[in-house]
Formats: sequence, structure tokens, C-alpha cells
Amino acid sequence: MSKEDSRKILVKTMQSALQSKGLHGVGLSEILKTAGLPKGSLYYHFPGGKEELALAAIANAEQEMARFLEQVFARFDDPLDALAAWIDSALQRIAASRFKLGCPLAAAALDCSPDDTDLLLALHGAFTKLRDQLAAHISRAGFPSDAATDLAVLVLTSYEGGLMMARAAGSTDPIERAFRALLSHVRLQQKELAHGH
Amino acid sequence: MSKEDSRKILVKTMQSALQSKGLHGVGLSEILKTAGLPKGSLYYHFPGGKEELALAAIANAEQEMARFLEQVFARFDDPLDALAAWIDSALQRIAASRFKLGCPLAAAALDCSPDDTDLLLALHGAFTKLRDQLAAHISRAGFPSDAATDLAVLVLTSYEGGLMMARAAGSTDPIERAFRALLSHVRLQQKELAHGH
DNA sequence: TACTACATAGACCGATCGGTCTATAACTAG
DNA sequence: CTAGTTATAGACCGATCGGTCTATGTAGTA
Repeated sequence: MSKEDSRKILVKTMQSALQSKGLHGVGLSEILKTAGLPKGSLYYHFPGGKEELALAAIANAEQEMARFLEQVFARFDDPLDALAAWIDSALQRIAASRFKLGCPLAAAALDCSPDDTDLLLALHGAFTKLRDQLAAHISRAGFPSDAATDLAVLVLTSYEGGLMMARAAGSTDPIERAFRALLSHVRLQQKELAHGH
Repeated sequence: MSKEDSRKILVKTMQSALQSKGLHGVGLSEILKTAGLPKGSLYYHFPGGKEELALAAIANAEQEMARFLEQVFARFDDPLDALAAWIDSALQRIAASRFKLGCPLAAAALDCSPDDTDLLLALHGAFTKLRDQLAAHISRAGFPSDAATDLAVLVLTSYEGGLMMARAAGSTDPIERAFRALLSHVRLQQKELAHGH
């Protein structure tokens, strides 16, 4: 097994552990058992231990989300259609996991101590990047830059909150409702902007 | 110290621990130290241990939120003004805690194992109650019942997601942006509804 | 073959986890 | 005063926590 393989396995395992149980919800022993690797491997690849592994998992999750968003927006002419498709796929993903998996970023954000500055900083960076990415696409739908950023944040917060509530509900209903409302309002505003000029 | 006092102290302490560190982020010993009570008291009042205490904290948090919402909506004629005021107070609260405190419900939802059915059920109940409460008020602003429920869920998800992102950001910016977008869109829709009839 | 990194393997550590148990203080009723 | 209930007090338990350490492969190079 090469160096890269073990590293990736550990990161993926931690990422999925974050999604299902949160940062303190899983022990290293459980992660290692799932990964099929001994403790020596973990501390060889991640001398910083659990926190360094969590940071790597967060970075990986951020990258995956960013890439996936890019793909979806590339497939649609209308950014709002892309948004709807993105939510649709999120719906399917969480239902497929039987509502066990949430967002690893959100889980880490709520499960860590307020003075885990490294973690919080990494999370803030990830959210900001995703926000700006969303905002850039949304502005293409005719929204001024600042309004687009506001909207991007609304989309992100609803997405994160929706995932959390869907987990509690054991149903996609919260996400569906939130984005039905959101998209209908946004379409209306879009029309308004088009007529106004 | 009477029975009720110790119970309340324990519940409050657990509630604030949930907000700052999540369910598994704090140990019982830390809670007891903060509460100034010995272990015997905890297991006398809560034979079910940590989980029973968490359930009580969740129930208490739900009640507090519901009551506070009721107060805010009673103070304003326009439900949308009340909504804005509610968010405003949330902004102040989280800033006052220097972004350490989130929502205890969200923290519990993301930090627990997917098969903690008791916890998830309690959380689902709490979210549903808050949703319906919000929906009832929103419908007074001229929205049809189903649209009002969708909107209520959008408000709740943005609120929860906003709190989480504000914690990561160390700033109220996410909540401000999300609700600036949300309220502007909702006002527009409200006007549309008014003109349509 | 010998040397040298790289990577795995897991025994072991003190600390802390959630939880149980017995003892005792404080108050009430008779 | 005594008996009984309520609540506190904290020693103690096995399990598990995150982390350290030494020993053992394993691959590439000379």
C-alpha cells in the first residue's frame, strides 16, 4: 500500500465519520478499524493527530463540494436551474444514506470548542470560498454583485440548515420546502430585475 | 438547595454546553464542575444519565425559543417586522457571546449518532413545533398556508445554518446577509400577492 | 547483499469518559 | 427522639479516549 493510498483512506474515513457522528462523536480507534489501518499509519501521515486529520478531511470536503458545484453550473445555462439541480442531487444523496450523512463542515463547526481556532479558521475559509463561487454564478443570473453574495449566503445557510433538519426529521421535507420557497422568491426577483431595465 | 433548583441548574448547564461544544464535546465532569454539583445529584435527578439530561436540555431550549418567538410576534403588527426583529436579537445574542454559542438543537442534531432515535425524535418534534409556529404567523402576512409553511422552513433553515456559519466566521455577517436576501425577497412576494387580488 | 528511507504494526500510557455504588447530610412526620 | 424520605457527596469502576513509542516489514539503491 503506497503512501498516498493510506492517506486518502484515512481522510475519507474521517470525512464520513464527521458526517455521521461529528468530531467528538467518533474515536480514533473506530476510524482506524473502519480504515483498516493501525495507529502507526495515522501518526506517520498525520503527526498532528486527530485535529490534523480533521483539517485534512475538511479541506477535502471543501474541494469536493467546490468541484461538484462547478460541474453542475457548467451543465446548465440558467444558474437558477443549476441551483435547483444541485439541491436535487443533495436530496438524493441524503435520502440514499437514509439521512445519516450531513455536511462534514457543519458537523465540525458545531462540535468543536470555540477556541479551536485552526478548525474554525479552516471552516470559515471553506464557507467563504463556496459562497464566492455561488455568488459568481448567481450574479450571472442578473443579480448585482452584492445582492448575489447575499443570495449565495442565503443558499448556503439554507443548505446547511436544511441538511441538519433533514437528518433530525429523517426526511428530505425540510430541504424541499426551504428551496421551493427560496427558488420561487428568487425567480420572482429575477423577473422584477428584468422588467425594471 | 431544593430539588427543582438543582434540576434546573443541570439542565441550563447542559444546554449551554451543547451550544458551545456539542453533545460529545463536553464531559459530565465538566458539566458537574460548572454546575457546582456532585455526580450523585445528576443521577438522582436524571437516572438516564447524559442522554436524559440532553433530552431535558433540548426540551428546555425548544420551550425558550417558542416563548421568545411568541413575545416578538406579539410586539409587531407586521409579522415580517417581527421576523426582522427576531433575527436582530439573535444577532445581538451571538455577538455578545463572541460567537461561541450556537443553537443547542442544531449541535445535538449533528453531534449524535444516526441511531440515537430518542434524540433525533425529540429534535424533529422541536423543529416541527417551531416551524408550525412560524408558519402560523407568516400566513398572517398574506401567504397561503402551504407557502407559509415553506417559508417558515426557509426561515428556520437559514437561521440554523446562519448561526453555524457565524460561529465559523466569528462574525454576524452570514446571518445578516442571509436574512437581508430573505426578507427582501419575501417583501417582494408579499407585494405581488397584494396586487394580485 | 547491505544500507536506507518509508510505512506499517500494535503494545502501551496516563487521562478522562459515562456510570454505579455506598455513605451521609438535611429535612419531615410520627 | 426516631424513622423515613430526599438530596447531596464523591470514591470507585471498566472502557475508551488521544497520543507515544519501539519493533517490524518493505522497497529502492548501491
